[in-house]
Amino acid sequence: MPDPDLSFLPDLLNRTADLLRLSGANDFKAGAWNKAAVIVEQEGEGLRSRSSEADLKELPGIGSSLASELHTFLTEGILPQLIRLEEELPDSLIQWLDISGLGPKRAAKIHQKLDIDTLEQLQEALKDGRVAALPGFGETSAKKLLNSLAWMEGNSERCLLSEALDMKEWLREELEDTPGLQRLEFAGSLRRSRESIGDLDILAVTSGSDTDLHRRFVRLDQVAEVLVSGDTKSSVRLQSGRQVDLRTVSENEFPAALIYFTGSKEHNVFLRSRAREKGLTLNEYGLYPLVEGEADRDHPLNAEDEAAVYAHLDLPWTPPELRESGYQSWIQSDRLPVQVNEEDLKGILHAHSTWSDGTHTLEEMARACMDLGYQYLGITDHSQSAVYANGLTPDRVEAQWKEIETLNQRFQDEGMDFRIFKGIESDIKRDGSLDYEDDLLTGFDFVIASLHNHFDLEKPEQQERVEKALQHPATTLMGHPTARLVLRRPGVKLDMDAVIRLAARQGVGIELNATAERMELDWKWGPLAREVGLLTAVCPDAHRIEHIPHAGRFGIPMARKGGFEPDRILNTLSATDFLKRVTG
DNA sequence: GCCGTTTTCGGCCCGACTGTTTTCAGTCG
Repeated sequence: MPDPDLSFLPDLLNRTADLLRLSGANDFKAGAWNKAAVIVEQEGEGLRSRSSEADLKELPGIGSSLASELHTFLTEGILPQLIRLEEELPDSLIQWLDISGLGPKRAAKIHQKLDIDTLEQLQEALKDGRVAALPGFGETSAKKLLNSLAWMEGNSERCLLSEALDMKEWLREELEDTPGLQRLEFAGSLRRSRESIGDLDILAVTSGSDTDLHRRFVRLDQVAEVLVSGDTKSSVRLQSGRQVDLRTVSENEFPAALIYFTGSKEHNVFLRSRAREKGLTLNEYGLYPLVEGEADRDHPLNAEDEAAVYAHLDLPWTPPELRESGYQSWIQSDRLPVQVNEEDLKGILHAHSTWSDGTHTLEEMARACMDLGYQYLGITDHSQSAVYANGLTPDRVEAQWKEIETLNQRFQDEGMDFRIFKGIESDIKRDGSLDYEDDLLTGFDFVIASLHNHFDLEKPEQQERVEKALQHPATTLMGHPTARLVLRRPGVKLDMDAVIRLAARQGVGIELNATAERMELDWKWGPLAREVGLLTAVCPDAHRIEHIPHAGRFGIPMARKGGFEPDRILNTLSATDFLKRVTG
């Protein structure tokens, strides 16, 4: 195997770390493997150029053992350590680590003492008292674990960003009039605008005792179970299955706490090590000088907001969306992207009308865009192959163009500075061709090429298909590139690295599809996209007027997360400039 | 497993909460 697929390597390294923990290894040893996963992810395809163990060892965090493992992976496609562990430990045991409240130490203990390794056996042993009888366990522990198991079976572990945002609004309404409440912020992956959210994290400051807020929180209507109930920290599971954590801190602790609870974990590790380099130590309560290796708690550094904390570390304030692994080089080199805002969007691209599978007429869609202050609507109904979606035959394309011209004339007569552009969401056919003859395709102002079928093609065939579509002269944008559905369906097999490079060379954009289930191009490709200058457009993929605001609500955070500056986003252009850009 | 103008051994980011314990280990974020 000369060229093993690097996209699986981080997962394999993390899996090795899990298995190491289960086998009782020192947690720092396992942690080194997790760190290696992050490093490998950042290196991307560049890892291949490190052809010797010595080259690999140059990476900070990679020592001789990991260099040897990685070298074996690059040449033979295997991680010897992982193979050893897999022989030693049963596969099913790893699932135990997903059980909330059961970590690697106690999982290993149960496994060894009771000689069981499946979820079913564990459930059995929890019910019949064998686990409770183990030293270090008890009735309460067994009951809690049983609850966690039951919850796991009944609920998805994560939800879409859209659901989390709804929950956030509800929780804010329920809590914001608590007497004495001064500040209430949502942190965690929600603040970082991840496409899926596990737990919700709330951080609050109150003027007096924190007790009232915590009491009120654990007694909310929708609370199904109280997991933790203390004076500064409480944690509940809602009926929806979602876990919500509430922490209270004092006013001057708030900035460091907000950073801490916003994460990501990797970003926090990065900040802490940065603090160490400066002779400081950072925790969730503040930034302190290190005196003889100990935090000097009596003399916290003054920091009135997050920016001040970053400034003490000689770093620019980092937008929450960028606090993920993979962005450290931007943060350190002071190359943080200009943050795009909702107001930067001048037009709406990628929307459907009753001409295909949309709910509202073309005029209704256009007027809704107008009401929201946009200058143009690039309508993109489905193409003819999408029969299920009432795709447009060539005749109907021409008929739609006539309606567009009529409407544009009407808007002009009404004195409205607004126009509709003739677009199409063309299926990419199995052989990579677009869905109309070239003559017709050239009549559109712009074309979005999207995958809507043949999701299970093998990688080489899918790759060829997509590359052919990208190279068609009519293609302006590629739509939802992998056709993934968040939490439901993995994307098609594609070498995205190559797709992004090709698109950038061709001057073709890849859209940021702001449907909460799609949310791609995935933000993880942000660094590469920026390096090669990939263009994009923030698109609502609207099928009714209520979807149009998704461009701002989900699309803008996604664009920020991918580090797309306004000048790489096509629909920040004015109507005139957009038309010039896509037709010229 | 990694790393080192304090260190080649002994740290590694750190604190709240819980349950099972009589002083602390495990889990979580």
